[in-house]
Parts: sequence; C-alpha cells; structure tokens
Amino acid sequence: MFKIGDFARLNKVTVKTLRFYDKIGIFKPLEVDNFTGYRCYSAGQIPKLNRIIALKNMGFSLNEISGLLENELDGDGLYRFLENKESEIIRNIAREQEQLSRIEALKKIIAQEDSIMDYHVVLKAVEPMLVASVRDLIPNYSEQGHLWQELGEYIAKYNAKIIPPCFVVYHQNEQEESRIDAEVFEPINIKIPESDRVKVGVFEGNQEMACTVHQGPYEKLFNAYNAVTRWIEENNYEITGPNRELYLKSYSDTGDPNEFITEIQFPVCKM
Amino acid sequence: MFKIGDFARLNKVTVKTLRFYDKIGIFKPLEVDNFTGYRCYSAGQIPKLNRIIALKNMGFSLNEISGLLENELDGDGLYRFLENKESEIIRNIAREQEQLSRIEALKKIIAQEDSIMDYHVVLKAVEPMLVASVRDLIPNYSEQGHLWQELGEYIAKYNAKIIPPCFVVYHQNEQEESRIDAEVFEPINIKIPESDRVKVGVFEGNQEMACTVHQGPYEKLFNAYNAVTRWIEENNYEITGPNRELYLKSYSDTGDPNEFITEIQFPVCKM
DNA sequence: TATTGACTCTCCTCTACGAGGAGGGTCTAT
DNA sequence: ATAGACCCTCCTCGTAGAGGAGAGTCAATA
Repeated sequence: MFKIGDFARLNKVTVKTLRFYDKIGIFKPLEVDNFTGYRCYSAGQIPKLNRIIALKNMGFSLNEISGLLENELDGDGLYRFLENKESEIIRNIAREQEQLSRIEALKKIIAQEDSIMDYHVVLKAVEPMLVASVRDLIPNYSEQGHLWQELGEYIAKYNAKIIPPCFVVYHQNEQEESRIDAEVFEPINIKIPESDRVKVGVFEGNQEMACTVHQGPYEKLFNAYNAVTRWIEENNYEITGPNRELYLKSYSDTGDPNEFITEIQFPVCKM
Repeated sequence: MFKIGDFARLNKVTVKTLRFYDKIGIFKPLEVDNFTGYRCYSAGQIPKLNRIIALKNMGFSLNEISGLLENELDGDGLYRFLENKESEIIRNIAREQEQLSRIEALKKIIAQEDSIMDYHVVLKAVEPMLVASVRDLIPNYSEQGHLWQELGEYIAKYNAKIIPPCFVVYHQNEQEESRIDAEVFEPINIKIPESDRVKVGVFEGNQEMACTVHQGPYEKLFNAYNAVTRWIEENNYEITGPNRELYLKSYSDTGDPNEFITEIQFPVCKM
C-alpha cells in the first residue's frame, strides 16, 4: 500500500494529478482512511493508471479515456475510436501548417520592406445576399458616381431598403481595353422588379474570401491589392473569380479621403 | 457607425466575441451610449480588428496579440517574436506526430491479435538514486532468492533503510550462456560501506524509459517484454542499455502469484 | 515528551476563449 | 400598443490540473 506521495513518485505523476483523478472519478484510491482522509493506493492499481497515461499520450482527453475504460467496447468500436482521434489530430496538424505558412508570409513582408503590418489578410465566408446592380463601361475608376445615383434612385422608387455596405465588381473587359467594365451593387431587403439597366437577384456567396481593409484615399488602394494578391500567392491559394471592393466609409460618410475605409475581397480556394 | 450586430456580421465574428474583446480591453467600441450601454463601432476600427483576426489565424493568443498591438516593437523584435511562435508550433506538430505513431501502434495490436489493451507502454523519466546491489550468475530466473536475502541482511547490518521498489538488471552474459548474469538492487536512504559482494553507489537515471506493468505470475512476464519491445520498434525508439525489472508486489507482499505486479523498464531514445 | 519537518487533507482561485442561457431593457415597424 | 429583433449584464461551463492558504497527521529526533 502506498501513500499518495509515494504512489505519485512511482508513477511519475504529481500528487495534484492523483487527487484530481480521484475527484473526477477516473482513478480512485483503493481506500481512504475514514478518520484522516488519507488516500491509499495499491500496486495492483498501477496497470490502470498506466493505461490512462498511455491513452493521454495518444491525445485522448480524460473524458474520452474514462468512456473507454468503462465501456469496454469491442475491437471494432475501439478501432473506429482510434481512427476518429487520428483524423482529429491530422486536422490539427493541417491547421498548424496553415499557421506556419501565414507566419512565413508575414516574415517575408517585414524582412523585405520593413513596412510593419500595414495590411492584414484574413479569410472569411461570405453569405449569398439579395442585391440590385447596374453594370456599365466607365472611362476610369473615379467616374462611377452616376451609376450609384441611378441605382439608388431605382431602389428608392420601389421602397426597398439598402443594407450597407455597397460594393463594386470590376469585370474582365476583353473587347475594349480603354474602358472599365464596372458593376455596382447595393444589398437590399426585399425583391423588386428588374429593368433593362438594373438587375436584381441573389449574389452568390463564397466559402473562402481573402480580405483586407484599406484606410485612406482610393489612389493608394493598389497597395491593398498588392498585399492581398501577394498573400494569396504565398499561402498557396488560387483566385477563383472576380474580386469585390466594399465601401465601408466613403464620400457619403466623410469629406476626408484619409478616413475612407475600403475592403478588398478575392474569392479563393486552397491550391 | 455600426451597432454590435451589424459590425459582427460585417467582420464575420460573433457578437459574443466583440463583447469579450471589449471586456479584456483588446478591442473596444468607439463609444458606448451612457444611457443604454449600447456599443457603437466605426468603420475606421475594422483594420485593427482585421489585424487581430489575422494574428489569431497565425496561432497567437489574445494576450500575445494585445502585447504586439500595444508595444509597437520594431522589425527585429517582431521577427524574433514570429520565429518563437513558429518553433512553438513546430513542437506542437512534433508532439501530435508522436500521438499519431502511438495510435498506429495500438491499432496494429488490436487488429492483429484482438488482445485488447493488455499492456500499455508509457515513457517516464527516472531519477538517479542511491542503491546497494549484489551481482552473480544464477542458473535460472527463479533462483534469485538468496541474492535478495544476502543484500537485505547486509543493508540491515548497517541500519540503512530500504526505499521500495527493489529491482533487477539482467546483464548481457557472453561467456556463459547457460547461466544468467543478474544484479539485484535495493534503493537505500544513506550511504553505507561496500564489500566485495555488495556494491553501493548512485544508479544513474534515464530521461526516457519505456515502461509497462505486468500483473500475474512471472511465467507470463514474457508477454510484457514482447509488448514493450514491440512498442519500442513501432514508435521508432532504440534501446540504449540493459533493462530493469521492478518488483512492485511480489512474494513478500502476497502469496498469490496472480496478484504479482512487475514493471519492465527499458532505457530508450528516439531514433 | 515535545518539537520539527515532511507529508496530507480540503477549499479557493487561476489559466484561454468564448458559448450558452437567464432576466431584463430598447428600438422600430406595423 | 405590441411584436419581433436587438441589446445589455451576469452567471455558469468546458480542459487538466497548478498554486497556495490553513489546518491536521506522522515519524524521528532532542
């Protein structure tokens, strides 16, 4: 018979651990002195404690272990249990590899240009949403005000409500290189009729969008584009469609272009 | 200005998360209505939130992140910080690879012989300890009683105290194959003189010992040996010295060999 | 026999990152 | 006026113990 300290030394666990295992009922002392409360362990209990430690070293939680020890499941059940835990661990490792690749990407950035963390890229899922849109060719990026006006008036006419933020998609424009094929979108709350200029429908979502946020005038937006496309490359993602520009704070909110907030989103998937 | 729900939707985090970040002070709303307590966020805060999320995706804790955001450390400091986190993640991955290899080993065992978890092998560190020992050639494993008696009497003569458990090391015996070169050990509490039969000294420890516990008569001990050596092989360890047999419960504690408890320990290192 | 040091007991708080829910106040549209 | 959607604070819960306070117990020594 061992007192708790000796038993702990023998099995290379702490006294705290043994008391904790007693408390949660996974491994109880053989007997407890009624008067002093001293715990008493026997050598015959060592195999069970060893089992617990071995399973813990395989990554099982104490909850899972006590289930395993009590349920006495058959070979097949145990086998499936082990395989589940394996795939869980494999998922964890994959997540950690992702973390490593993101850290590597950031390291490269600060090593090269010492521009410390101006942009941070995150992955988000974007839900499908009901939108109204107007698409047209414009001579340059600045001249899209009339499209917004046209779209806003149309939505107002039908008493729909705009759910910010609004955004733009720049389509590939192969025929005409001098002008930009822009489509401006407003998310709305109810379905309204279409016209030949205004399309209404559900804008599909994307499970993975690589996003970053730019603060300042639109002339410097290219920095944000550089940051995202670089991140996408260095973390081994691929662009799977046209990107969006979300206007989170713009002319209608402030007069100072330094306060403009714009989010860039690229639909991507892991290569 | 956004209410908490809108801001959460926009950034793909939960309301709970924003409230929590407010509470721990890592990301506070721009302003809080004095009367209603409603939190109010602005678009200008999105870059900071994005930074937080990006760093979280690299595996940093919120504590580390708030340190990073406040301290504004230079490129070098940040670089070292990133490298520390990388090596931490790499250690985690290594640990999980270990878990996988142990699970694989267990899977093989239950697939092959369906002997469900009779033995569990764990790694322990063993401390150096003061011991007295007697070494001799014996005709077979059972005939070691006289060695124990000789050792016990010698120790008693010098009033030293025995600190269980006692153990045996079976040395390689090249000259004489018919007899076994056994050395029996008792850990003791004080230094006593040596004799030509009894050696006294510090028995060196081992950082890594692969251990398992056998319950039952000594005739079946070979099963435990099989389990350990197999585990060592399948988890890519190497045996680095002679093994020990610890008698945790034996003749002196019980008359029933089915209650004997014996631990097998092999010093190993990762290949 | 008294004391000392090593050991043990219970009970409390702490860790990280929120999730889930209770109970109650607020806003907006019908 | 009311319903539904929001918002607030405060509480508990999970992992696997670690750390410490305050008090009781045991064995050996002075």
